Amino acid sequence: MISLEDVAKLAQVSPATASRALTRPELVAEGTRERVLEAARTLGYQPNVLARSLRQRGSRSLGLVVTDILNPFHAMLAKGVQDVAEAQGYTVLMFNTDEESAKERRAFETLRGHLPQGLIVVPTPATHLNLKLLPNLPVIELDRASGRAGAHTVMVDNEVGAYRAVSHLAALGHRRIGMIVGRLDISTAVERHEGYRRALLDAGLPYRPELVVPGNHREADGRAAAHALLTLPPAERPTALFVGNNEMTVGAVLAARELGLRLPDDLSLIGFDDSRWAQTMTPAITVVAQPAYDLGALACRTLLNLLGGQTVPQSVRLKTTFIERDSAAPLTPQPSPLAGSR
Amino acid sequence: MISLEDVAKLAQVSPATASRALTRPELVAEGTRERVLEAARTLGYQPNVLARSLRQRGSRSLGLVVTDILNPFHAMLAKGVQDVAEAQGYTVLMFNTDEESAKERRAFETLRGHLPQGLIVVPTPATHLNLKLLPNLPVIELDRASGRAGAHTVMVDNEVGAYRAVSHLAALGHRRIGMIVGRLDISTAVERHEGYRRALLDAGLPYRPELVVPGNHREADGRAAAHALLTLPPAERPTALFVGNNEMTVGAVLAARELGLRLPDDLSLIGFDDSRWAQTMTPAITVVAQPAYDLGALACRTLLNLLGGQTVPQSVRLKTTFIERDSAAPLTPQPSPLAGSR
DNA sequence: TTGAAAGCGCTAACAG
DNA sequence: CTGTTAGCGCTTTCAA
Repeated sequence: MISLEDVAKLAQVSPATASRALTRPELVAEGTRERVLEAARTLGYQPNVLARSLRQRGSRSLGLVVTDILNPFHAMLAKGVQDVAEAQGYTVLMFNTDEESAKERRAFETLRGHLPQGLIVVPTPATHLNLKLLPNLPVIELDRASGRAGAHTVMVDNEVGAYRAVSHLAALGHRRIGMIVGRLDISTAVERHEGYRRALLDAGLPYRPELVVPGNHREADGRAAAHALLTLPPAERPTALFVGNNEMTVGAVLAARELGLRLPDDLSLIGFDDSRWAQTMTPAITVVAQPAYDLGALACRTLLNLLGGQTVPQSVRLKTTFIERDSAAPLTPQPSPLAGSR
Repeated sequence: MISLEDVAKLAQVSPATASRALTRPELVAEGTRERVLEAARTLGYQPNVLARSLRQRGSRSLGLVVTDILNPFHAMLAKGVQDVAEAQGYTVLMFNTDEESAKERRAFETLRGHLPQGLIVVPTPATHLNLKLLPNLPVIELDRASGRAGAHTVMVDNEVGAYRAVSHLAALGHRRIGMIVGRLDISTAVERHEGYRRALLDAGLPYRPELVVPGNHREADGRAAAHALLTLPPAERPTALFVGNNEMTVGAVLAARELGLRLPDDLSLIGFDDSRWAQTMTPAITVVAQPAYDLGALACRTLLNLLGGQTVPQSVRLKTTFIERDSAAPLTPQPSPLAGSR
């Protein structure tokens, strides 16, 4: 390991000067600076981040804690964060909580030891509590809000997106529209549920609690929830389903298939969050798409601005996009002229 | 930040003893140890990893460098690595190279400053070169081999998997079987191509270079390659396609759709690497599946064993699994008894 | 079994 | 503009 001292020696300056030449070149005379840079280059010097961070009481790194790295939505969030962080010379320490508060706690503990400058977190229900482990650390909550007072958040307009989707189903004539919602102790689920509710109201449809089933965001949860809803007695069974996230949408589609229901003829379905899967399956799924990469990138930019002492908006909402594809259709198939004339 | 000194003070011992009590408890008298642990607990002490690593000239962290975190296969590799590392108390510093050697170089440079104990890397063609930045660092090559002499590798049996897939197509009666292969400067592509070649040979089919098109592992590459192959004159057009990775398989399927070719009637297709997408699309894609999670987990275990001074196998190959679904069918559809009797 | 002291590599005060 | 000095928090001799 080549140290700064080695560089200093070769350049015939003190370590302090070498340090300055490398990190704050304007404080050093031109000639000296060049000697140092030259020496660093020939030796292949790479600063020891650990020593620097120890001295400066903080490393040029950021924590990123997501709840499910296998979920393409989260992978995309992470990419957005990483790209921005890297461009600014920050290292990202990424952790995965699997939606478990205990894992989040451990992630925070580990992170603490690394003295990160800031944290971007997709909260779990215990984030509020766990963040006590990291006092005074600038935090951006991504995708969801933990409910901490004064928290900075970067999210999408969940309520509007959900409203749009459910209104669409209502406009297609569906009167029994079910919802597979996430955990109601998570803000996105609450907001999407709120949009669902408002859309029903505006369409003059009753809100029926028995048509709303919560799940824990995974495929298996969506499958179970859909199964429960779709095996209700015919008179009560929903003719359309709005599903609260991408993983559960997969599960819901599989459940429908298992029950022999064809989309969109026997069941209309709209999912929240787009995916390649939704685009390419047959029929392609109508979705409320989220700008995942932008969310991640924006969260990171916001954090870096915050670190830079700039004032940043408390809360940002990015827009969702409604993408109409083939999984939602009118309740009663258009009767052909002949059939209609009987 | 609570330091070890704070703990020591509270426990009325020297920092040295406090350190020992926490990291090598057997060196400390029972009573003292308990006082220290108690003090650490009440203060919520968390060791400063930076200081510790600086002192010990190495941090309890591992580098993980993958080439495309958005690819679910890589996400799964990463999860396998992370889970094992975390269980052993290691922090994973993850980087993404987007298949770009320059990004890999930067990742290595950044990593170096963090003094990781070891590295797990999915190599790019320049890994051989870039690894000079990290001399003496234990390295496991994951999924692909860089070709470095003496490198430790954890991979799948690409050649066998490819052979199996292509033999299957040949057995179905296909005689013009195309391959969309990866970059031939990457070991997986070479090996899968080798399997393709051997399967043709064993089936008594000629190897036709014009039916083999390379791509850079992304969806767009697969699409372009498939388009090129499928627009050949009818007599030359392949009736079956073997695609070298999951992303390119998506592209190939989309290209076929654009050209109005139906799977498997107009074109048989087998992909390498399974995905949810391949499972749920219509028709479901026949694939050579890889144990991605196990690959990652095994790579990490191997690295940790290596760090622990154990002797580990130079090279490990995990088995692929051939999963027959609906995208590959006999060349000529089974004639019905009637049609066959003319 | 415990403590004193040194030092990992770096940077920030403070002189000069 | 540059060098000297000190110290970030921890672990590890060495000595008691």
